[in-house]
Amino acid sequence: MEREIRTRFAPSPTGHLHIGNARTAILNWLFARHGGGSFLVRIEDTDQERSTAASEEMILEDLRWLGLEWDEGPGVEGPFGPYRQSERQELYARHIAGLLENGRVYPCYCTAEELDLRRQERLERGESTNYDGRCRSLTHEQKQRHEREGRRPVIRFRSDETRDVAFTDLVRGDVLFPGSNIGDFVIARQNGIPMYNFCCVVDDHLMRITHVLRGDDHVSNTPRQVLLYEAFGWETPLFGHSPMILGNNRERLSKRHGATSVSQYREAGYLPQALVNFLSLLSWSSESGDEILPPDRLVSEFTVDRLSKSAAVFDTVKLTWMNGLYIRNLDANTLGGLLRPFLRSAPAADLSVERMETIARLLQERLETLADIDEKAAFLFADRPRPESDEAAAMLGEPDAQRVIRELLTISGNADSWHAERFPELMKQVQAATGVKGKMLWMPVRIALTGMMHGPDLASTFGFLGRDRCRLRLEAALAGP
RNA sequence: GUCCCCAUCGUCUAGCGGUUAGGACUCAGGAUUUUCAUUCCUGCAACAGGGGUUCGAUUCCCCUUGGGGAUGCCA
Repeated sequence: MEREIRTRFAPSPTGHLHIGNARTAILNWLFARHGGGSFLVRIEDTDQERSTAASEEMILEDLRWLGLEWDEGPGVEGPFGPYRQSERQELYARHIAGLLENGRVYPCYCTAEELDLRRQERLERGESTNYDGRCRSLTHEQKQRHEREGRRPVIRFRSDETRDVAFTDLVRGDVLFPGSNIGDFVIARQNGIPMYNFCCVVDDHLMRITHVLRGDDHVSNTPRQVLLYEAFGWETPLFGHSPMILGNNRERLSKRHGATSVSQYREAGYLPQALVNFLSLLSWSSESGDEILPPDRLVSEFTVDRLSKSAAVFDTVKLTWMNGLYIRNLDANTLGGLLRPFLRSAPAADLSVERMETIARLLQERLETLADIDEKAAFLFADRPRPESDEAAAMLGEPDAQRVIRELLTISGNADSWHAERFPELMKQVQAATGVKGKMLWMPVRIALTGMMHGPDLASTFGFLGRDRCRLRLEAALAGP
């Protein structure tokens, strides 16, 4: 019988939401939405040293920003909560007790130092680095002695070296791990708090997770988890391991490769839809062959069987291109609103909804990120844009250029309208009066008005600047440098 | 060391025994445009190597090489 699909994203709150983890979240979200199931978020904060509430909030905020709303999780209580592992300790304790009782796990009193030493020796002898099993069959008396010495045990899983573990992976097919390689892994620390592999199994089962989609780096954890499911007598969920995201040197994406957290991209002016679209295309492709896929298309077209098995390099150049495309596809009003917080250099008067919309329309097709706006729009607000180069200054100094500007100043002096639509007509009159045309007609005006030889549509710029600013700039250009 | 996995243009990818190996980004050239940008067109560029299997391998199998991951009282 088909169960309702339930997936989860289980971040550990030890920093920002990493790009790689965001992709995992997207995969789980897409899979659940595609199948009409539920997407949950579970906070894996069993590492007390590193977990912080602040980073939990940052991660949740980034997920919300990406548009990955969850059906159960922090802030959205459901029937299988709590959704924070630190709040589920009694649950874990109960399950460990059960395993302790039937001997599937045992206390191990070896200290980290002893373990380290012995592992080193075994490595040098060319032996397996697994736990050597010293505490496997301690007598009651031996345990007592250790306790009296003040040792606190960790809890280890008793695994069978002779039993290989197999599971079927949704993306890589049948995977087999030799039992000799699994070893007696730790399921609970000295302080009693259970570890990832254990909590993950208990929670996924109790939360009725049907599909576990996660990064490649978890494949070798999977056999341990499968063993745990077996020990509990539980059915395993289906596992699917997506390939890693690599940096340009083909190593696992890390800080060394520049921006690696979702928040950094948000701050750099990337659109969530573009980021989600781009990340979805890493190790996955739509059967349609299309690449520009807004969230709704991603949801309807996503299937795990189109996930590839090989890792993908995170290419910010293509991401940036895609972001520019999404920016160009925005309507000017929306874009204006998104742009406002990035526009540091503009006077307050130009930040109104109407003005922002105009600015957006003016510069929309030359923005790759929202953050580009500050630099691209700067010329609009400068008191008197200086010519950007000697070449521009020289051109402005040409006799014809001066005539053009003087004529425009004269003609526009009586102009009643300073709207962009009036501009072409004004320029036609200037051309008629001066006999100058082509580049020598337009370029001086462009340089006078913007200081630049390249820029957005002149008529619109003229309209945006308005009477006072235009006249000021034209007069300045006449006066010379 | 041991175990697992991966391998098509520089990058992201399509391909699921027979294709002129397709698309996207980047780059180069061109068209449009008063400039630039946008948009459109064209071009450069790939099956890691070696063995098999097969009438036929990019595709299936093995080995080599290269790369990634795991090997934690992190997740």
